[in-house]
Amino acid sequence: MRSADGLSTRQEKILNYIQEFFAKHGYWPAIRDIQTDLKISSTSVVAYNLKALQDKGKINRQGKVSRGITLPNTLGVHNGAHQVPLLGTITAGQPLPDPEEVDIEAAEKVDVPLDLASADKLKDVYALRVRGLSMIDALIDDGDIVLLRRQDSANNGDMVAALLLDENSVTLKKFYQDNGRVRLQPANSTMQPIFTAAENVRIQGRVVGVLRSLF
Amino acid sequence: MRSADGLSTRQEKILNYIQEFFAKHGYWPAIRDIQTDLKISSTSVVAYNLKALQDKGKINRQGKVSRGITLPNTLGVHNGAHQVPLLGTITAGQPLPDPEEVDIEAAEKVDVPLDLASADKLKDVYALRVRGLSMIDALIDDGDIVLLRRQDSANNGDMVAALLLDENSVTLKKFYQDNGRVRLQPANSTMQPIFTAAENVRIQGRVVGVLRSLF
DNA sequence: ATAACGCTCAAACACTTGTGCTGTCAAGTA
DNA sequence: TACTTGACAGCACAAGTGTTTGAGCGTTAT
Repeated sequence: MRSADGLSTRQEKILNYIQEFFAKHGYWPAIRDIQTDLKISSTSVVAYNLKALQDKGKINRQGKVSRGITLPNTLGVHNGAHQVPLLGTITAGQPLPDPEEVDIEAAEKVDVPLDLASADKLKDVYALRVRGLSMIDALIDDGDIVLLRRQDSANNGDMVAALLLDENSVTLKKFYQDNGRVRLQPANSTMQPIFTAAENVRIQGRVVGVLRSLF
Repeated sequence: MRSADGLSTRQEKILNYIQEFFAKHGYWPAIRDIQTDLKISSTSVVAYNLKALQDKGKINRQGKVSRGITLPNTLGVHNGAHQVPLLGTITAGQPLPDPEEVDIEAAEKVDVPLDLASADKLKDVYALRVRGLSMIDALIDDGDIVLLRRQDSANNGDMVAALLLDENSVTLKKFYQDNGRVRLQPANSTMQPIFTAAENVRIQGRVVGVLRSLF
């Protein structure tokens, strides 16, 4: 099985393991660490997949050097942070930028603490900076950074980025669906919900985190 | 020769070298790296001084593990995350816990991304988990983690944790002072401010960040 | 069918690297 | 002087680790 990145599941597990190992220990894993914890039968399998990961540019390696595996995007950065791309700004009245159209590699990165979400859950997550006070009823302030996972459906109670077709505007609200009717409930209970038809709503992503710095 | 830290010049060089090595390569140096580049005659000399550094708490070591030397967070220059202690819970009506009374070493830790705040600014910062909706007018939700810097005064416009003596309750608001009168302004502009006498207010800390996870 | 290819095994091999002696030497101390 | 202590040397060993080799096996292409 292959993911969108062209990585096998085993390779993804290895990549993930390397990251978490470093977050936990502060130094990189040895091949045998990977082998043992991932219950791989042979070191050569690890070496084989490591080489594949290297060819795909997912890791850096120093030949012959013990524990010389490093992750490109975390070089000089460590201790529990995972980086997600900061794709732009979210403002009232504008649809979210399409992640497909942005060069993710070149985008600015935002550190996300691992205790906010484990690395595998951050797979399809990106960040947006909030401009304006339009999201204030979702308890999100001007200048906050919101973490969004791209998805086009949602469960009741999820906080989502919803595009209202009739107004052509995006809003962050809690999502509830019932018989073709949709209720978009502000996180702030003193504010009023929006009721509309399901056809009028396009879900653009799910809000998975908020970072606010007042320094 | 000894520095103020009680380190010999050689130990300082080693410490410095470890830091630079990691910044340059992304992984930690082996004893022989230190030996060679610092032109030390024997690996045992390095081991000897490494042990001294460890005893003085300047480095962490993982015995037997290759390249298992790591620097404690306080020394890391460019870590992606900095750890601050999570000292407890903040609830409406209760003063903040006194950081002096809590075992900071034993406390749970929260990762804070460095792009939220640089390491030196996180010096006297601790974290609290918010329970209840009492801080909702500060755009802080139930379950959020707030980062506070301990301080007993504030500038106009700072978001502070303020203890109202007459009500014996803590609230998070923007602080404005004018002629002995204090205005505590909710971050949510639709809510009403509190006006009170300066004598009635004790500042317990300044809010420097908010983390919210919706995973 | 046959070949080619991606992936996996198992084991052996060789280099890398931490550690453990055994001394040396200078400076203090009684 | 004799005894300690801190710091350094040199060397060898053993454990830690990356690499290589040869083979097995299922899937896909010729």
